Amino acid sequence: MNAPHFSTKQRILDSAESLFARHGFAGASLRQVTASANVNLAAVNYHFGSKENLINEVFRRRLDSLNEERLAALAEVLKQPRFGLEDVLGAFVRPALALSMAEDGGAGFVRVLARAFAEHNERLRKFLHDNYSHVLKQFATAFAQVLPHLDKQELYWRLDIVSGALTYAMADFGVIKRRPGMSELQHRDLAAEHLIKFAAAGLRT
Amino acid sequence: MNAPHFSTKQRILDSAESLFARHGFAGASLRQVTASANVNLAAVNYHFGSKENLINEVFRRRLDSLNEERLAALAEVLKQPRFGLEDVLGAFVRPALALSMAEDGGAGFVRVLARAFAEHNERLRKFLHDNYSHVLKQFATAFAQVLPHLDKQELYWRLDIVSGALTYAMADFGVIKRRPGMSELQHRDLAAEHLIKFAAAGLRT
DNA sequence: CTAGAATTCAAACGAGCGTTTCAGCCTTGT
DNA sequence: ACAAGGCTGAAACGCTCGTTTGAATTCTAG
Repeated sequence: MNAPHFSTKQRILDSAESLFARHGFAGASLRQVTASANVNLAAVNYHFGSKENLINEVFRRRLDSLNEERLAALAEVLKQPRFGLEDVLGAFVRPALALSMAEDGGAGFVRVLARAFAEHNERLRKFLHDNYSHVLKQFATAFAQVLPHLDKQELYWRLDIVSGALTYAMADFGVIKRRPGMSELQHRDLAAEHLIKFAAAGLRT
Repeated sequence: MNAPHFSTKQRILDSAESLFARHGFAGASLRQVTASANVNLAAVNYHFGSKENLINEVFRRRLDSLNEERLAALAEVLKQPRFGLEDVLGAFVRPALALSMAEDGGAGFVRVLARAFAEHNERLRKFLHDNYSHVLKQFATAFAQVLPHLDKQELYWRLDIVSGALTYAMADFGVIKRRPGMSELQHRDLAAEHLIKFAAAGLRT
């Protein structure tokens, strides 16, 4: 199913990502994953140690770069003398939207991400917090600047809800085919505009 | 765990709903469900036939009344000589929000619902379509009236995304405790206002 | 070329899964 | 009081799960 010249680890990660997106973490078995990757069953435990570790690596592989891009975009926004809610939201949404429309398995990963949000999995939330809390923190600070009327408590749960709803929406966007006669970039920008408006309405009062 | 004077069927449904919300459909086993319900393992297959049927019944029990309320609310809206997007959205959101903040397991069920949306489970989507497509259809008609500039295709996938994002947001709302000094009703109305604004931004262009 | 490490492989492990069975228990109606 | 049918109980079915094992193979350095 996968080209044989990619490494075993990479093929396992690709297959796992795709199967987790379709069947969930509990629903996709290591036997399905290794069969789809054309790899021996034991390879997962050899290369990753356990299924739980494999799940974490599926996240790490994409989130490392995604969060770098988000922080870079946020840094650009913060450089401007005047910026608003929509700018901060853009720094959060656009990199993820690009991923969800990428040629490779990016769309599958965003669906995995949406699942993880919906699951409220404790173990997974800890992993995300341990590895990427600095990103959330920087965005929370920026949001607090552009939403000064919200107290910290209120801001935090609104961000939680909005980021979940956004992730869900982006997971769906990946599936939707763009209208004919519209370039990939136009379609993405239009989607970003909608999502940002969508999220802004949820954050402002 | 459950009061013994409730019927076996009801206790199974309650426990299943709660465990499906926490661990997913594949993640929660019938042994966990029956143990939490203080019921024999075989009772599930006796009363429901299979795990799949049990899942369907968990949905049916809540969705029958929820969708009735939604349709009743929509009928009220349609009676008015002039109504807008926010009115239609209100008919969709308010009954679900009431459920997610109900005393009984309603909050758990909305989390189950959010999971089901995120999973894109084919079997489940078929069940929902078979049993409740008339509700979606009536709402789609009403939405088409207040959003005449969107063609049918565009409207349908936007409704899909918005309803998913709304369900996700409502699942989270159920967990959030209201600010002190605010009545249950006030809190719910405020949440409904936010969600409706949120969704309206995603539907309008 | 060859020793040693890294990787792959087939096979098996115990545990947990959904489901089935059937004996026994209640609860009805007569 | 008693038969019948609805329901519960303990046990077992075959199957799939994640993981482990140890031998076979491939890769890599000296």
